[in-house]
Amino acid sequence: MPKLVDHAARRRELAAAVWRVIARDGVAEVSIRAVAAESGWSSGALRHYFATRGELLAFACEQVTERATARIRDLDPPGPPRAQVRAVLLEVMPLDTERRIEASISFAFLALGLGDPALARVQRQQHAALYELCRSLAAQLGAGGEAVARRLHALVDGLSLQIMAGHLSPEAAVAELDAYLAELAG
Amino acid sequence: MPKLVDHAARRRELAAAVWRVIARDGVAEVSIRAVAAESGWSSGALRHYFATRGELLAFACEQVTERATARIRDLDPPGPPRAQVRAVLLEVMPLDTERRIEASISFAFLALGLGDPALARVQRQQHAALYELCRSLAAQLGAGGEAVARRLHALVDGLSLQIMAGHLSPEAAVAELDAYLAELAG
DNA sequence: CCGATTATGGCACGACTGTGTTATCAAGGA
DNA sequence: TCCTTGATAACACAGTCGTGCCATAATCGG
Repeated sequence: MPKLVDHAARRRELAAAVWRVIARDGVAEVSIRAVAAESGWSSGALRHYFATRGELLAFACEQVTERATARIRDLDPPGPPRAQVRAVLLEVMPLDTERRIEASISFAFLALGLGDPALARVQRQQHAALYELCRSLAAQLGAGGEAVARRLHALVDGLSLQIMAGHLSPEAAVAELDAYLAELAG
Repeated sequence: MPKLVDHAARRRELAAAVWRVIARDGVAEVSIRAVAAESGWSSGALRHYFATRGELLAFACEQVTERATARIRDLDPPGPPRAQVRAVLLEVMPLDTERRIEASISFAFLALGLGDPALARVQRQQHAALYELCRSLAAQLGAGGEAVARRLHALVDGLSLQIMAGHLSPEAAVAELDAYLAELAG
């Protein structure tokens, strides 16, 4: 038997290189060669794990969702329900550098997905996952059913968008979120 | 004097070609040659009105904001204040094909702006314009000051984002908006 | 009619792209 | 030790990209 490589792990490693390129140079600069250089492998080696550039991009986008959901699953915030909900939502929004990079990747894929049905599918899954989270959080709050979940989802998405657009500071976004949660409680 | 061309009009004409390319093929397909072919001019002619590709993109993005604000300025919806506010907001959200194209262009530029400071500036202006609109609408409603404006802005952005992501139908988004406006009135 | 000036089209350059193909390398079973 | 087989690197290929350059066409004051 020749040298054996953990394909799944290698694919994740290459996806991480894609993220770094996007975070540093923007999504327009993502090419096979750029990712190869960033990862330290050759472009030929890349082709062993991803047949095309589109496949590489789609996997990198899926990984963003997967990592975020795993992070939230492992999260076990203390305190009363409202504080727990707040903690989880803060974990989703682009408030610090790491999550900002994640969000910029998501937005980049949204733009790409507008012209590429395969990427659009991945993008829809990402949004569905966030909605599911909002739904479970709304249930945790006790107050209201799907109406609250939808409102919360739209609010979180809107605030995230405005942070990324440079229109809202992270602090202001958190204040907005707190105001809404306070209304829900009152 | 040689043949004189209205530069501003020609630039607007070329920007419209950029929009068509984005709407049809996605933002990744925007190139000097593609826009030249779409507009019917040669790439050399394009260079007379835009020195670089970035300049062309920035102008095309600015034009989106300009057209939208002009459309809203000329709008004079009938009925009570709440219906007027509703009509204006419906004009902003990507509910039909035309506005969907506008929104996809805006999102594309948001993604591009994440890696290009010049485009980021244009993007911020766009968001500021929408916020100003929300502020004036909130004042028109009489109820509440900047807090309502910020909430409304976040909600409209979030709903628009979810429509574009394919997660929300236009009808559902309108229902969400109506629910919020009803809460404001009650 | 002429020349000054602007608009325009066409082309060449170098760099970059995605995608194949091919050769080399490494590692473990026979 | 050899040989099979997967992993990897290197390269070739045909395109496309942005951009600068130059010749030509069009136009109007003189």
